[in-house]
Amino acid sequence: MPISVRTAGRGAAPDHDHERCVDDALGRAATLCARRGARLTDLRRRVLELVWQGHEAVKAYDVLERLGSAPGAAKPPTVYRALDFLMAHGLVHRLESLNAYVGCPRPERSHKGRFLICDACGHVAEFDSAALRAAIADEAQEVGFGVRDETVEVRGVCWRCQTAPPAAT
Amino acid sequence: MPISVRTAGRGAAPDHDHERCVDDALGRAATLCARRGARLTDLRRRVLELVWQGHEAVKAYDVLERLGSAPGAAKPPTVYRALDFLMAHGLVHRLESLNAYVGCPRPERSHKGRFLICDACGHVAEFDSAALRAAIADEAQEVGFGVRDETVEVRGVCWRCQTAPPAAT
DNA sequence: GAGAAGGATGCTATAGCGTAACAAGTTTCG
DNA sequence: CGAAACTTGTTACGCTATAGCATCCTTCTC
Repeated sequence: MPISVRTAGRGAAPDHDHERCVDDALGRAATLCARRGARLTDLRRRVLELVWQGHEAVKAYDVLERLGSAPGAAKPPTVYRALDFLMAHGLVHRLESLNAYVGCPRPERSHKGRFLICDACGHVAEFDSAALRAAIADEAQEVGFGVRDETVEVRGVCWRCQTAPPAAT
Repeated sequence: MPISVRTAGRGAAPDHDHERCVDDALGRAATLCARRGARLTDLRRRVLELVWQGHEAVKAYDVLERLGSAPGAAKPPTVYRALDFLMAHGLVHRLESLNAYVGCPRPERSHKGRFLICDACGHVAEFDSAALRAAIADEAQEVGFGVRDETVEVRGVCWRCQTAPPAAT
């Protein structure tokens, strides 16, 4: 069953205009790449759009599949290279605990991703918390650790799924 | 070149008595399993010891290799099952960002692992921070998210490597 | 101690995730 | 144009992890 390229996904609010959400993301990406002199090629744009298919984590091989299965279709390195580019520019984040990728809603400010991941509906929410940043910085400073990268992934159940579990598939 | 089963690893303090460190860990594991009625079999004990070979992350396939390469040696499922058991009892943690495993120094209290991982020497330090716990709890509460599991992995350079980079291999 | 039940391990095969290395095409810029 | 840099194509492979079934071992019950 072919899926629309742009659906908000199971975990989205019912009134969420995902079409617009994706357009915004692609627009921001274009602006940002232009400003940096980076080339948002057709392929990279398509991969970004596929990752933005919903507010859920997307696997590299899912992207690969959605790029087309015709002979001469994309191969794994193609996808991984595009994802690497997008990550380098902060347009997508990698979720280590899922081996998957998710679009970043605020790529302008470079930042580490911190995520709330719903096990029930798959919805991924990025958050930022000054307290959390401070806690990690404090801990690092205390032991003289020079921070280069952080992974903060919190899995659980989002409020929507706690009250109304998603319909069975 | 055969490696001693018990070395502290590159990132350890020079005066660290790792022999004793491992003995302690194995002892605690035995006690804890006995109390819970869990069977710390020979295989599981050996895997735990191998993971404790140093204060560094160990890959599942490294454990596999170290278990022996003779014909009839262990196969992947054997190792993964042992690791699953050890994780279920909090004796080892999985590092998502490295696809690797590390011994837990305080398995008695069930807890989420939070780690400082040195990119230079590989040393992994588990830490606990009330502020960090609170920051995550606050964020979750604010959006009605029910936390089930957390991954906090901070990569960077430990103080030892900042002042004296490890000798080249 | 016999027999049953549950747990642990052995084993084959395979799925899933990711990259090395080299070839070919494209864009940019002097 | 021609060189340099970047992007994509392609093959092959390595690493990570699990499904599913067979066998063995421990424990418990009678």
